[in-house]
Amino acid sequence: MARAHAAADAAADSGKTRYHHGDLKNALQAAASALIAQRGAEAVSLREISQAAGVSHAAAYRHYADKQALLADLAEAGFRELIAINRRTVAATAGGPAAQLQACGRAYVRFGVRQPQLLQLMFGAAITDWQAHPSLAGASAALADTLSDVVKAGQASGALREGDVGDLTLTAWSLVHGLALLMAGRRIPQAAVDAAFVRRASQRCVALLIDGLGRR
Amino acid sequence: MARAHAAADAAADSGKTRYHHGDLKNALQAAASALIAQRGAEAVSLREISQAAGVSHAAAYRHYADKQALLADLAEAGFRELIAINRRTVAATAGGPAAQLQACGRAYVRFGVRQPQLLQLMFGAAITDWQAHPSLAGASAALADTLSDVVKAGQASGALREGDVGDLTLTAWSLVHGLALLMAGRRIPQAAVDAAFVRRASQRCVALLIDGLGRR
DNA sequence: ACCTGAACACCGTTCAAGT
DNA sequence: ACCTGAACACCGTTCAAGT
Repeated sequence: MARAHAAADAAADSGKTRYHHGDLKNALQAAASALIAQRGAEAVSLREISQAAGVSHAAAYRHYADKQALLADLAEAGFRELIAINRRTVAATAGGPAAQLQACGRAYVRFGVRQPQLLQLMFGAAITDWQAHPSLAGASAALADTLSDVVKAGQASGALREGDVGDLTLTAWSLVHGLALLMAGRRIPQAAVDAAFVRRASQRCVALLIDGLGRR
Repeated sequence: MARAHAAADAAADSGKTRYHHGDLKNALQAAASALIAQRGAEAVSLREISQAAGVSHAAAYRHYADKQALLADLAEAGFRELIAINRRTVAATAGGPAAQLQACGRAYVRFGVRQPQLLQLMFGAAITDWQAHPSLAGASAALADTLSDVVKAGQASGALREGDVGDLTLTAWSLVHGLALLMAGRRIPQAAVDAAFVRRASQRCVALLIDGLGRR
């Protein structure tokens, strides 16, 4: 943000388009992010991202090894955003760990529904070789850790049952992840996926997870 | 199958490559299915699918309107396969509806882990316009119905709690769907995703869903 | 009726050359 | 140090022409 602002100032100072962009990496990220949000990562070409950023089609290669590297950068930012949302949600939610788990689940689903193409980029098959992007893998693992922390806090408080943290975390993560993807991808037959439905469905699903589907 | 066999016989009868393939549509499906299983739908071109099927790069357009139509056909076959697996699993599982739910969940995850690229094709963003492929949307809805039937049977038997069938189904579907995608995409940090882990994790996650994450 | 080959407008990537 | 323009090998799609 700060760098982008500085670059804009510099452009205003010079009063004309410069041969050197000055902050092309951020401009590419912004252009790619906007285009992908509209049409999805598969449907956007590096050439039109470059064009949207105001440079030639080859300029991106000064900042990214290839298209995959740009996509990995955006996906990583998505993971970091989702982690930050989770942390903020935990901090902002009163009512104890059970309420926090509820709120985090809902925030996860909301993130996915608001940015479905980003969610697909993060968890889909567009990035073919995760081993080539270790910091992306790191961000993904950090998200798993954040979720695990919420579950641990729930167990420590007595709101959640005892048992292997990994198992509980995987179960909770799978539920909200599946729900987010089904909603983001419009795979749920019955309903219009508006804000009210997202709130209601994520609330009910997480409540069912905590209480259990089995007979009482 | 019958048509493919007949075509093979015809080829054997003639003893040479014919100008008219005879069963090109099935050959394209088979070639595409194999290539996509290896490298994913995004990474496979229509030209190499045609080449693998032994025809020119334009021949596919006699049988499919475009690449999207071929992908939609394969995704639809995937949905029908998953529906059939579900039905067979229900029929083959003794021990009542709770055991059936367990078995179906595990079968869903197994399907995803065995054919991760197909699962991505079915639920990812590769097919951009579902409205253009109504029979694909129909197959997807039929899968949801099949899952709903299992939940209904569970409620009728008393194994599952009362409540809105849609809510229970969405919860159970989200869990197994999220688990399948996290495993198929290798997004679970800790573990090697082998057959034993799939069995163990899907068993434990579904058990936790039925019993509930909350304190007993 | 079904398939081929040339053609078109694209795409990712490379690289010498410009500023 | 950073960006451009031409070039290369590809790709999806179309269409006249072949069988």
